[in-house]
Amino acid sequence: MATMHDVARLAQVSVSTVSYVLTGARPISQATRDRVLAAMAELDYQPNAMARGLASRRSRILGLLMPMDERGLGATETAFVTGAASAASAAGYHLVLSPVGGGDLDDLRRLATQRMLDGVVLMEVQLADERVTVLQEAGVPLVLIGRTGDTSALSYVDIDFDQTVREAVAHLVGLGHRRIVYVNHSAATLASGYGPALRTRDAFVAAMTGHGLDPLMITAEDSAAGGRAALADAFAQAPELTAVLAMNETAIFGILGELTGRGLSVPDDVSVVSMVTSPQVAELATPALTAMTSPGSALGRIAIEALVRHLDGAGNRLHQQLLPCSLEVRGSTAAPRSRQLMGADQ
Amino acid sequence: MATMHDVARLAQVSVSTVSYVLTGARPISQATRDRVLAAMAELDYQPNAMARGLASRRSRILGLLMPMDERGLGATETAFVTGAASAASAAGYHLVLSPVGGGDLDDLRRLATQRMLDGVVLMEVQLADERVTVLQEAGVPLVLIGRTGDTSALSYVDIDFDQTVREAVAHLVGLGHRRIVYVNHSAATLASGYGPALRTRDAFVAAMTGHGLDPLMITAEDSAAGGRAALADAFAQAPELTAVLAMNETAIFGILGELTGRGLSVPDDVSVVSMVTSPQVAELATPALTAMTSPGSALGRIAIEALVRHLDGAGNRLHQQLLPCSLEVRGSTAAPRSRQLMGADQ
DNA sequence: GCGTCCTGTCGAACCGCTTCGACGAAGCGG
DNA sequence: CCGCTTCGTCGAAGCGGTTCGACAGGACGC
Repeated sequence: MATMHDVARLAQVSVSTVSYVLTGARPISQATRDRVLAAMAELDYQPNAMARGLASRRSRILGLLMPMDERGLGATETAFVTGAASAASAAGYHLVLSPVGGGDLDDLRRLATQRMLDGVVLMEVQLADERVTVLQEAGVPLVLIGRTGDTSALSYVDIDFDQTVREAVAHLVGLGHRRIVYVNHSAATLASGYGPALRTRDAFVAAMTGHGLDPLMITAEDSAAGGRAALADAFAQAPELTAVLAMNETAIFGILGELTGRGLSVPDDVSVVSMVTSPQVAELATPALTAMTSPGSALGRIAIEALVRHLDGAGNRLHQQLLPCSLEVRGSTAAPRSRQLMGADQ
Repeated sequence: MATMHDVARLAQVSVSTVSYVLTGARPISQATRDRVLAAMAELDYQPNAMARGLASRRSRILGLLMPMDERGLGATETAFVTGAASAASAAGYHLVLSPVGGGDLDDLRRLATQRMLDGVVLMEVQLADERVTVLQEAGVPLVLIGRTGDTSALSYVDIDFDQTVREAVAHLVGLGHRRIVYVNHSAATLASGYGPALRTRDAFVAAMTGHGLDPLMITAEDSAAGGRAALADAFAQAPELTAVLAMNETAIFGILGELTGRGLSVPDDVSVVSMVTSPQVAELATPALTAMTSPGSALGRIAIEALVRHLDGAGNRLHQQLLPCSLEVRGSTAAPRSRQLMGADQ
C-alpha cells in the first residue's frame, strides 16, 4: 500500500505538494502536477481514508439512518436510498446506511459522537423524534426526510401530503365518487405520532370537506388481515361507499382480497387509489392500482444535496422543501356504477 | 470534544495508560483503572474513530455490500440485514450498508482500497462475480452470502437450495400431486448466472426425477405480468397440472391472479408453494401462501460472526455453511381434487 | 542477599494525511 | 533598479489515538 511519502519521493517533491495536488487547496504548477499524478498512477496510490479524516477532521462520509423494521423496505424507500447514494457519490462523499432500530439510541449517540460521520440524513422521522435531539446535541449536521412537529430549526425534505391527498381525492371526485373512505395506518401508528399518517388524515378531512363531502377515515393494521378488517369496518360505517383511498401499502392487498371476497369488482363496483406507492407495487395487484407515485429518488437526492451544500458551502441556511406525489392512473379507478344495479348483495 | 489527553491529565496518568484501560492490551491496576474511567465519565469522553482507526489500522467497520435494484428489498433481505447488524454490534463492530449498483466497480475498489472497511459481506453473489475478484485483489477479508461457481478459497453462507426444493416437492408429492410446475426467475436471470435460480432448477429436476415424476420448469419475468404469462405457459405445456412451486416472489402475485382469472381456486384446484419467502409476504396473498421460509436473520448473523472470527481470531479457516428454508404450511396447498370433477373448462 | 521475573506505568515513536507559516523566484509599477 | 505582490514549493507541527521498549519496585526461588 503506497503512501503519500512514496508518491512524493518518486515525484521528487515534498509530501505537502502531493497533498495540494490532491486537494487543490493551493496552486501547483502544471509540470509538477503532472509528475505527481504520474507517480500516483505508477504506484496505484489510494489515499488512506482514516488518515485523511483525522487530519482534515472531515470523513467525507454521510450517514443515512434508516429504521429497519421487519416489514422490509418498500420500493419507495429503496428508490430513496439509491437517489441519495448517487447524489452523495456525485458530490464526492460516501454514503453509508445505518440500520438503527428502536432501542439503540446509545448506539446512535456513539456513532454521532465518534466523528465518523460528517452529516446525517434521517429517514422515517416521527413528529417527536428523540433521534433528532440526540443528533443535534452531538452537533451533527442533519437533514430529515419527513418532519418533526417543530421544524423551525431543521432542514427537511418531505412529501407534500396535503397536495397529494388533494389530488387523489380530486381524481375520485372527478370520476363521480361521493362516498370515499380513507384507509390510514393503524391507530397505534397514529398515536405514536407518525407524521405521514397524521398529515394525510388532516389533508383528507380538508379535501373532502372542501368538496362538501363527509370524510370517513378507517385505521388498519399493516397487514393483509388488517386491510380486510378495515374494509369490513368501512362497509359497516358506509355501505354506500364507492371508492377507497389507502395510505397503507401493506393493507391494500387485504382490501383487494376482501372486495373480491364480497363479490365486488374493482374498479366497477369500488375504485381503489393507493397513496405514496411505487409503480412496482402498484403493478403487483390485479387490476394494477391507480396510485400516487412517490418522488422517492428525488427526495433522496435533494436531501443529500442540501446536506452537502451545508457542509461544503458557507451557507448556513435551512433547506425546507415539500414534493408532491404524482397521480398515475391504472386499472383500479373508474366512474362508479349506480349502486342500484348491484342488487341486494350489498 | 474531550480527547485522551484531557482524560489522562484529569486522571493524572499518561495517555498510554488511558489507552490500555480502553483496549485492555496491557494489565492496569484496579485503582488506576477506576480513576481513568471516572475521568472519562466526567468528561463524557468518546474516542475518535478516525484516530483510532489510523493508529490501529483497523476501523472496526464492516461493510455489507448490497446491490439495490429498483425492485426494493424484500422482507427476506431486510431480515438478513438486521441479523447482520445486531451480530456486528454485539461483536463491537459497526455495520455500514453500501448500496453498490452494477456499474460502480471502481467505486467498490476505492472503498476497499481506502482501508476504511475491516471486512466485507457481499450479498446477492453471482456465479461469476467481478466484485469478488475486486475485493480479493484489494485484500479485504470477505464473506459471501450465496456462492460463486468456484468456492474453493471463499467463505460463504448460503441457503441450502437442494434441501429446500426437495422438502417443498416432498410436501406436494405427499399431498398427492403428480404434475408440479416450477416457476423460476426469468431466462435472462438464469443466463446471467444467478446462483439461486440455477441451483433450484437443478434441485427441482433431481427431486422430481427422484419421485419418478417429470420436472417441468417455466421461467417468468419478475413482475405480476410475468407470473401471468408463466402460468399460461405452464397450462399450455401441462394442462393437467395441480401444483405450482414458485421461486419468483414477484411473479407469484400474477400467478395467483391468473389462476383466479381462469376460475381455478387455490388450493382446491391448484396448490401453490412459494420458495424462499418471508412470512410477511406469504400472508399478503389470499389465501396465505404455504412457503419455504428463508432463514434470513440467521444468515446475516452467521456471515458476520464468521467474518469477525476471521478478523479477531488467529483462525484463518474458511467458513462454508448451508442453511435450508423451513416449510410453513398455510392455506395455499391441499390435496389435489380429481381433475374430472372440474368439467370441461380445462 | 542477590539475580530474576512479573506488574503496572510512562515516554516517545509512529499511523498517513492536512495545513500553516516561511521563503526563493518571478513579475511589475514607478 | 528597487521594493512589493503573487506563485509555487517546502518543512514541520499537528490530528487523536496505539503500541513498543524501558523501567521502577515488589515477589520469589534458592
